[in-house]
Amino acid sequence: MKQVKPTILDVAKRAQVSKATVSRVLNNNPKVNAEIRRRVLAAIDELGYVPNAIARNLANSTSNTIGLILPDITNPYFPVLARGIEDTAHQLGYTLFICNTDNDPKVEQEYIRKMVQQQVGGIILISSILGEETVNGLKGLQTPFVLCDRSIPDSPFDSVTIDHYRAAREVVERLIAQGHRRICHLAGPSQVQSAEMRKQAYVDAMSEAGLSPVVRVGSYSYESGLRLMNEVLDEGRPSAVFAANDLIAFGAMNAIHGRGLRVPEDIAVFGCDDILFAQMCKPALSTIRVPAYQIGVTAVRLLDSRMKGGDADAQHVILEHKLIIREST
Amino acid sequence: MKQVKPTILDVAKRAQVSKATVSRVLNNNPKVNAEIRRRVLAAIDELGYVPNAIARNLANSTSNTIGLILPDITNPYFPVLARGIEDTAHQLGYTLFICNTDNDPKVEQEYIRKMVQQQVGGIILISSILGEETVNGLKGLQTPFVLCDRSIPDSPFDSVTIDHYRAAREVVERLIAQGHRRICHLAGPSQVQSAEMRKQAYVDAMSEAGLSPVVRVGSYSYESGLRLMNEVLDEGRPSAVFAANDLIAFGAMNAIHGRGLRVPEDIAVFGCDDILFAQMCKPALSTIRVPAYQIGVTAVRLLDSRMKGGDADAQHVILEHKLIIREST
DNA sequence: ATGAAAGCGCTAACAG
DNA sequence: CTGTTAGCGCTTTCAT
Repeated sequence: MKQVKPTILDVAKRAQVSKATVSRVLNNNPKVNAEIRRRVLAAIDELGYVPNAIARNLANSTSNTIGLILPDITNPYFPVLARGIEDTAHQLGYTLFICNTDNDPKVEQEYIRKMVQQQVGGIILISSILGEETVNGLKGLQTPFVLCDRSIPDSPFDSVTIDHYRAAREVVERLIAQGHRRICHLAGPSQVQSAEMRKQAYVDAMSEAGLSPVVRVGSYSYESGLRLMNEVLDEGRPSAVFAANDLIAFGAMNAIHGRGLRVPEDIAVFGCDDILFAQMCKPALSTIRVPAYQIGVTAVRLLDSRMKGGDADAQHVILEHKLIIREST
Repeated sequence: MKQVKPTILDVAKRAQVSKATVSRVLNNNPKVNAEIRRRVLAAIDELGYVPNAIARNLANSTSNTIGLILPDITNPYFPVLARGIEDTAHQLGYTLFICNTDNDPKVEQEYIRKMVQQQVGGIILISSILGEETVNGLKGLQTPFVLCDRSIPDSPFDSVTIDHYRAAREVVERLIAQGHRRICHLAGPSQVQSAEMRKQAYVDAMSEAGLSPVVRVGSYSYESGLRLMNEVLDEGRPSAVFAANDLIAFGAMNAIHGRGLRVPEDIAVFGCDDILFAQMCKPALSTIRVPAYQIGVTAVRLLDSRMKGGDADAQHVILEHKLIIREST
């Protein structure tokens, strides 16, 4: 015989007052008699009453939830970002929904819809591969969006990223300045904006230096790095490799080691993201530090002001990255 | 001039029918005239109407959400687990809330409350450090819980874990069988059940073999492993170390390398969890494979049947672990 | 097969 | 200061 959760009415009866009064003490409305308030509080306690947040939201048509849609929480770059989002969201009173898309546009669309149905107050969309038109079409949903790691210039949505292009260029230029000539690039998925920008930066920097670019496209994974690097090594031996993210870089390093070659003596390796393991592995990985946590914090703040009614033009925040030089170069 | 989201009433008007009818087509009620259905669908489409899931839940007092409360998504063990949960939850039609407690009991309690307020249909609680009484007190909330990585024998809640004790024992016994005599243990937080069981297993196995246990307690982190291992090395040189998780193991390996010692020649290192990097690092880490993804899947399934009204006794599922031997031992 | 009306739990005027 | 009442958006009898 499963008993049901007590409602505000149960509390009201027990405290011999009206629902309105209970609602008032719940919302800390100052104009309630101390004695009454005490009675209500007692009743709440005795009944183990917990207010129903969704009924509340329904009643005053607000929402205290935020949706986070990201590619894959299993990719070590995202947990830190997600943590920045979660911490800030809770701090501002929101509860966070989360879902993984595996960079599948179909799934993304489905989850966006699901979040909207859940009446989230706003959505943080990471590394979407949805086309610009599609994303801009989201405007019709009447739900604020914030894009992370991606920006769409004339879009109605706020965004937070680093300057992927410049960061990547700095890496390649540094490698070139250090004397490297045969530098190859192991790129991420071409539908992902950050991957595409890194690749473009690499190509541009190489071309401008009169060097010929060698790029292999794969996914943002360890396996991809392993496979791509082996392919590269089958055809020659670069003196340096710039991987589109740290996972790829680890794969590359292991492929290199697998051939009996050393990092950085034989081949230098540069990654991107600065995930936890970049500093733990041997040799420690040189990489681009992306302020993932801060991106998360910023995204929520943007969303929050948008939800509070900010009707200003879309903001495109660009956070600072930093080259971290360790043992692999 | 911000327009508001269309409601079921807007759709009804536009399709010249009643709310009830719209509701019916929304719920695929078969007895609606094909022509009418088409009109309604058209109206929905034209208005870009998205049904309000929480109003719906309120109306039939159900919930399509699940809450996940875990220590820290930033710890590489959890994303895989979370992914198992997320995938399964969505598959079963639930949307997932998530929050991090950093193993702080206060925060845990607060988040549990928050989830209950959000009317989640159930909660998956990971590695809680709440006392047994406290956890059992949760029963009063009328919300089903599933515990992961922890079980409370006579608790009213379901649980999914591996046999932490036995797994750890197997490791220690193996090390002993290999001839190691001076084996130390770098433990996790003593309030965390899994950490405590691993420690106990280590102590028992050592004692039974007539060896004296040496344990250092810290947190489940890389830094902790680094620090603890250095302390150990300051006082002598074990021939093997059993770390309570892989992160600690990495810290230990780096501390060992820092002293110019080699793994496994000078000191063997054994971890636990088998996170992604265990196989990527040099030397690759020997560890206990914990079926994290599967734990997540199972947890959601248990919760689902509990939410569907299962009134059976609490189930305590124990999944299989496996020793993975790589280069570090 | 469709509509009218009540109600889910809560808040917010509006009275008193 | 407190109670009454009318919704919020949707589902679900109960009629028709």
